[in-house]
Amino acid sequence: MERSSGIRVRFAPSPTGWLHIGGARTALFNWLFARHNDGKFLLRVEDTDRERSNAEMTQGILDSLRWLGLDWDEEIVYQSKGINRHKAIVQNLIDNNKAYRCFCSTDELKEKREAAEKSGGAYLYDGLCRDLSKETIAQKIDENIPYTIRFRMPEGSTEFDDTVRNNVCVQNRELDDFIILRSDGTPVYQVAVVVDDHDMGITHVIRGDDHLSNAPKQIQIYRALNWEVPCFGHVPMILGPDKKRLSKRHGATSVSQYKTDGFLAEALINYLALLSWSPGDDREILSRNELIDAFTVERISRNASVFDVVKLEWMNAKYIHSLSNIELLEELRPDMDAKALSSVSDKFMLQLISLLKERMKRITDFNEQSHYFFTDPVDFEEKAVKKHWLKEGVAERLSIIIKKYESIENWNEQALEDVLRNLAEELEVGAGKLIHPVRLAVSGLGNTPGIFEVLVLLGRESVIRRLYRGVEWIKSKS
RNA sequence: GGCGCAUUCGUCUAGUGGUUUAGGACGCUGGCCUCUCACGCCGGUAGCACGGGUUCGACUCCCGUAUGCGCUACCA
Repeated sequence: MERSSGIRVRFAPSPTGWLHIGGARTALFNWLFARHNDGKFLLRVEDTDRERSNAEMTQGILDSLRWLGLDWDEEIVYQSKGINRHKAIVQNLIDNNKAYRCFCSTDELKEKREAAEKSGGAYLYDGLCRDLSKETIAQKIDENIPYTIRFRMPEGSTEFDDTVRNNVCVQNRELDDFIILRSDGTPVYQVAVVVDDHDMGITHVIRGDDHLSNAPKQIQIYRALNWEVPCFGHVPMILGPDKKRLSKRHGATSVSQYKTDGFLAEALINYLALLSWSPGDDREILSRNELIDAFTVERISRNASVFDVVKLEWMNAKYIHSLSNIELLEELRPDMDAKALSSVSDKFMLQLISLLKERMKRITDFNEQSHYFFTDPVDFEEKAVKKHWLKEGVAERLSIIIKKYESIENWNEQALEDVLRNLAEELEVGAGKLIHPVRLAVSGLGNTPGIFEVLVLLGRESVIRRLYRGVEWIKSKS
């Protein structure tokens, strides 16, 4: 059943923070691409920045990926474990004259850069150490002068066909003889990615736009090594409402935050898929399988997109509404335990869910909208009090309905509604004149699900008790 | 500053030279439903950044301008 197309992609987060929305979308595109083509979706943790990386972050990223259902193939590759291999490749580059030692000090370079900037020009390495003689090199090494290794950038230009955008072409001059090995002997990102992608057999590099200008440099490394260059596809950034690259400044940006904020993984996936990509028809709600089915890199757009929480919320609501009551109960459970509501029966919860489901946009809405089902209201919404309680004859009408409800035989929706409407007719008032005060009394709120459904679920005892309290409250104010 | 990338309703997008009075969705909004809210349904609102070309014809092709974003580290 499982077959492979030879297509291999990867997601390569660096564990310097939590998985953020942008990273998740990149991961998703890679995942969809792999699954659509029967390829492999690999994971590589780029943990070579030891100062900023830590295992906890790695774990968090993995958890988020799992939560989103972006399952990966094969073993996770940890970039830090490949350092020796990366060093060996750098050595290889030196041996083949594709790279050279540079003895310029950080300070010297800094000065030159600042000078260049001051005179308005762009700074590029001046090539001072590009062609040192063997003797001088040996001598400097002898003198223990620290050095870095620079890539010997060939002349000409580098052109490549990005799968997402048009052809990209840059002058190699702009690429500079960039450093590939630091003076402390550690390889730099550019070589690590190339070596790892090559070793992992990556065929397509799908990553964020911010790497676009890295691509030509990396292509040059591939060529210097005589390695096959993978296909590149650079996906546009996700922006905040101010059109700036999405960051913490814009509020929640981590996937885990969206989880705790009550979003469903399926909804997030669906929404993220529609940022800079579309199936080409008018579908907006697409299941995971429909996404896999429809996904092609060619349909990724070149435009950055603004992350719109409001639309995500709308989509999340759609997904919540499409859940069965039992499924929704499972989603609610973690929160319930936290609120020590686990003693409530599932049967009751299921009934409550069917009342509240249509009104939920986020999982977290449930707690906010259901509290009066667990405890009598103590506060009453001011606006509703003004509108429905502090009016002529309300207490009297409530008292009558209490009597009626106390003597009702079958405590069900139909009976409760009939009694109330009949009473309204008798009193020659609109049914609302009874319904709203009752609602306020039992819930403390101006808005709730259908009142008769609420009354049934609440039960006779609780309803009568709350109605009496309501009447007392009103009388105490007049 | 240099280099690169981009530019369709407020937002996400469809559109690949004539089928378009530019379609859908979110939002906003009018109405229906109705015990309130929500859901649902019906309707409305609003857009091809600008200027030149190319062409019988341009949202679609080319060139400028503007704007935005990204990169420009011994970070990844």
